[in-house]
Amino acid sequence: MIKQELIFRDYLRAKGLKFTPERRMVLEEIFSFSGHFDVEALYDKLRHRVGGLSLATIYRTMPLLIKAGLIKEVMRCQNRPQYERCFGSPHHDHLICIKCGRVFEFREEEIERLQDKVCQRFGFRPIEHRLGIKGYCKNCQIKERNSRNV
Amino acid sequence: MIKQELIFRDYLRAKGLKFTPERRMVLEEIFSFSGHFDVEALYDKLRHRVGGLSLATIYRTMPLLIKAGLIKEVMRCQNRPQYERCFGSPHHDHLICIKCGRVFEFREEEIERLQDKVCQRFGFRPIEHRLGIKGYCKNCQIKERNSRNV
DNA sequence: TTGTAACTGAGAATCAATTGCAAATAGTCA
DNA sequence: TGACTATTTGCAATTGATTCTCAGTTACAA
Repeated sequence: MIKQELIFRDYLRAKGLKFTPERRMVLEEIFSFSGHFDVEALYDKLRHRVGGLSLATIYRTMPLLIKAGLIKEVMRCQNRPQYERCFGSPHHDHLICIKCGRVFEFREEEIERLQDKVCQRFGFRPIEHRLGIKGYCKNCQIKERNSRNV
Repeated sequence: MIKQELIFRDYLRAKGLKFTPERRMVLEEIFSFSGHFDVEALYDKLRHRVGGLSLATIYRTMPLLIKAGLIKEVMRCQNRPQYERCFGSPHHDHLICIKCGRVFEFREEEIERLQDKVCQRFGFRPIEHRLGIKGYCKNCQIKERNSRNV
């Protein structure tokens, strides 16, 4: 069995919950590609499958996957939460282009370390953190010059 | 005239917009205290004033204040955006306690510097960034031990 | 002072997300 | 294996935040 499925099943069993075909579909879809996604994108992909599933079910499945440690919310674009798998890929932060919407991932060990230092200073026990930098990507910087009227 | 009002008036004039009593009320309220706030809190404080104002007006005023550089959205709590003044106080990041909701501010120059370095690496021109660390504050760490069933 | 484009409040509309409910079902236990 | 039961599901209704519409009001430039 695929590892993420095992993790999910274990999580559900431990909570007295069930591993249903719908939950499997959501899990499979998420792990069939890498990168970010939101609820709407998932629904678009899954609704037309044989025995598609409802939006409510996806909404109900997301927190389970998060608690199982398989996905996490990483940021918001146009006011919708974006998720990504956290199983298998190390933590990283994001550069988000305001213009084209592209997302670049990076990991800077030194920043991670400094964050821990800050937490220590406050006696704070960190659970998760999120760093997002918004701005203009390389490709968009030229076009952007003409429309700086915000 | 108070500085923030001057800034707001200048911004509005430059855009061909008007400085109304309602906008002044919102601005004054925001600058009457420090710390974070959300739309609902503002509305609660302003609705009962003489000639109180509507929720719609507050919603319409927020983006103007943001574009004028007077406030910024800093994070979300229970799915509501939280704002803070950015005029007068330097940029900082946040530690957010999952348990009690308290917010601690910090500024770590080295993290700021490293972010710029990352941006350079990507040829990315940063406009704003947001770093939030969620976890348990000093005071909550003891209570939290008994309820780690998430 | 006047003209006009911008503004306001109120309520309707929208949009994502949540919930109630009745029917279906996974998974346990006999 | 089969029955039982708490959990799930889809659907539709609901919620809660935010935005929009519109008719009356107003700031402010000329």
